[in-house]
Amino acid sequence: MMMMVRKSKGITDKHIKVLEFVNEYQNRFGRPPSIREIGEKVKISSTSVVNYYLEQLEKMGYLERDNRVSRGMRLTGKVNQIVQAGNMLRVPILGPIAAGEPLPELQPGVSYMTDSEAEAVDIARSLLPPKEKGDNLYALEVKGNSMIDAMINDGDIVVMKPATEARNGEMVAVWLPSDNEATLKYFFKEKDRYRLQPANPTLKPIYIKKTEPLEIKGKVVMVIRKMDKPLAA
DNA sequence: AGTAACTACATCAAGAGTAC
DNA sequence: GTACTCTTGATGTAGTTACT
Repeated sequence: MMMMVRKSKGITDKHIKVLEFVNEYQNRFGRPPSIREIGEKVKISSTSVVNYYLEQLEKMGYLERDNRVSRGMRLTGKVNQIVQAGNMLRVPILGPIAAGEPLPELQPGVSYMTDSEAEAVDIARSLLPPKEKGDNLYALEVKGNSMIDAMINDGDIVVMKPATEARNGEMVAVWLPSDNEATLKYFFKEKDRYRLQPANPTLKPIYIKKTEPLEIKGKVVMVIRKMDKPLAA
């Protein structure tokens, strides 16, 4: 059985939905929604309960209200901490990717969603490829400088989409059993071999015969670069 | 048992819009 | 302007559910 969190302090799912809807409506129509519109959207059938939530949100400081004024409500700056989540995708960081260490294993069917701040990155959906729904994305933190050939440095976060195959030109995370190494490369299928092309043009590609083992673990959707250190030479 | 968190339903007043 | 209608917000009451 599922049940709501019943702490009288603090914000619940419903509060967040109300805030998200007010924000969305405001952006779309240039004015706040009515209480009934909120109720309809948030699946609350009673205007009094919507009002009840709005009162709580006002007390918590997410909302300002003009009494007795139709649609008299404004979101406060405090809302940004919460409501942006609607346009943001929380991607869990499953672990490190480093040469010589196996990639963290994905568990099929397990939701990757997490509440932990420390182990996830928030990505604006607008930055993702348009068709990407982002359902199964995960992130890996690059350890060491072994990915320099993919123009990725220590501490960068790579956002991955699970995949076992890739099309030419896609950047993939591959596990090379023969070298016992994980690496990020552009993937090309050639006549009887795979070409793993480093992003850095001064480096030579790796060729893998099609008979040799090669495990594609995922496609790189996005790289988040940390700028807190100078670029390695 | 007591209470918070509802749902459902009802009622009222203020404004806005529309018709005459 | 006056009358009527509709929307909206505010308020109240009764009953339900689930947690403490």
